[in-house]
Amino acid sequence: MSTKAERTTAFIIETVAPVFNKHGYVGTSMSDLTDATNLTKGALYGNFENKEALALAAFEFNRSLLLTAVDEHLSIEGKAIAKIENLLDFYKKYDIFTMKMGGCPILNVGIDAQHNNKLLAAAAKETIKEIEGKIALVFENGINNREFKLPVSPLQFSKQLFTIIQGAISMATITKDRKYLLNTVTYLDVLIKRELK
Amino acid sequence: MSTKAERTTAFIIETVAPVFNKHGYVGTSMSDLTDATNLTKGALYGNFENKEALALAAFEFNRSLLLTAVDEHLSIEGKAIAKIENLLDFYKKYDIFTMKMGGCPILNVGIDAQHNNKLLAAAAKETIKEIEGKIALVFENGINNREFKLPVSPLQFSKQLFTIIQGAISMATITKDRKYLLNTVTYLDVLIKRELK
DNA sequence: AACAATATATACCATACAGTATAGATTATT
DNA sequence: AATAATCTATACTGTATGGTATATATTGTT
Repeated sequence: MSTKAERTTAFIIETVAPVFNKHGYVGTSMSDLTDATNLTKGALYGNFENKEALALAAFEFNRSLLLTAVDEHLSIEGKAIAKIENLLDFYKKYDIFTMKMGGCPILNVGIDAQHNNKLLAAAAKETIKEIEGKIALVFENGINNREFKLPVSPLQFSKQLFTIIQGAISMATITKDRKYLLNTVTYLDVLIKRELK
Repeated sequence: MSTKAERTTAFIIETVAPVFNKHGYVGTSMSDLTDATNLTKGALYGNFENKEALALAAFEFNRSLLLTAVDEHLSIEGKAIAKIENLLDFYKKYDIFTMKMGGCPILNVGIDAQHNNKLLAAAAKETIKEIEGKIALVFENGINNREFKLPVSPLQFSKQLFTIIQGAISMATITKDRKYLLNTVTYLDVLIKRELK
């Protein structure tokens, strides 16, 4: 069983994660975090070395939620195409999924940390690679099982796919209009079925 | 001829624009700006009411550079398809174009200002609308001139197109890998020719 | 060239910032 | 239940923040 201290550490991370994700690394102050957690600086600095460590733990938390969801949607029983379609369904409602964490962590942290925090920027980049890899693996299995052929390598196809998804997320985020997600990911459905032969 | 004061105001804006674009609204301090301009706070506050006014002028400057470039690439002589292809060529090298302004202003400001500055967030959103409108107009002319037909409305097609472009920009920015721009926009070339009938 | 108008530099303000030292409270272990 | 270990609250640093008042320098106009 987890100790009290471990539980407060976990509580801090999950409480602080959406705050950092919304307002960014520099945009989040330690007093924002004491407000959100109803804890004092003593508590926060007792559990984390500094603001950066907190921000990293916060991103790690959101990243893990996201990767778990991606894994879940890709690991349903069935053919590769069904798995991909299931993932696309997830991304059609991605705004709802990311609401509790304050938006897409890859996009928010990836852009926000660009010139403000190297570790966070690297973490966002790494997360993209992980997701691309997961998707590529599904395509690879589809090819090996003679389900379809691809016009390019599985990883390249995965990158193109995820780029379009990330475009939909970006546009939906900036314009606050979820139609971008719905329309573009729906178009991806059509596009993929056309490309897979 | 422009007065000295007008020229300093212009100098401040163009000097300050990339700083704001890189580090964001909260991430940029007034002393960052005095450092960049080699001017004092007196000079900055003499020409602008406050930090927000400076940030808005800075975004307006970058936005104008971008919209002008888009206009230029869409207004070459020839058919609608040629204009669109010309725009895609521009976006293939978009990272080079946006280097002097410190990255894509729509993406950077749109994400950074999300929860930190309503005016900036609204300005980014508006800029997307403007570009979508410009592209849609070209498609509309193409249809009216019997060049092609579209599977959806010109504005909807324009939105889908720009969403994919913005995805390429996002990915290239976050991963610092320009291949995303090149590959995805090249794919768009193929895609468009296939959709236009 | 002299003067009024404007623009910039300097010095300063109150406040907010990340971080720390330490005292007090809460756990966990015996 | 007593005690050692750990965690949290309080009070405090020094520094950086956005913004301002005012003196000084630079313009533009006659």
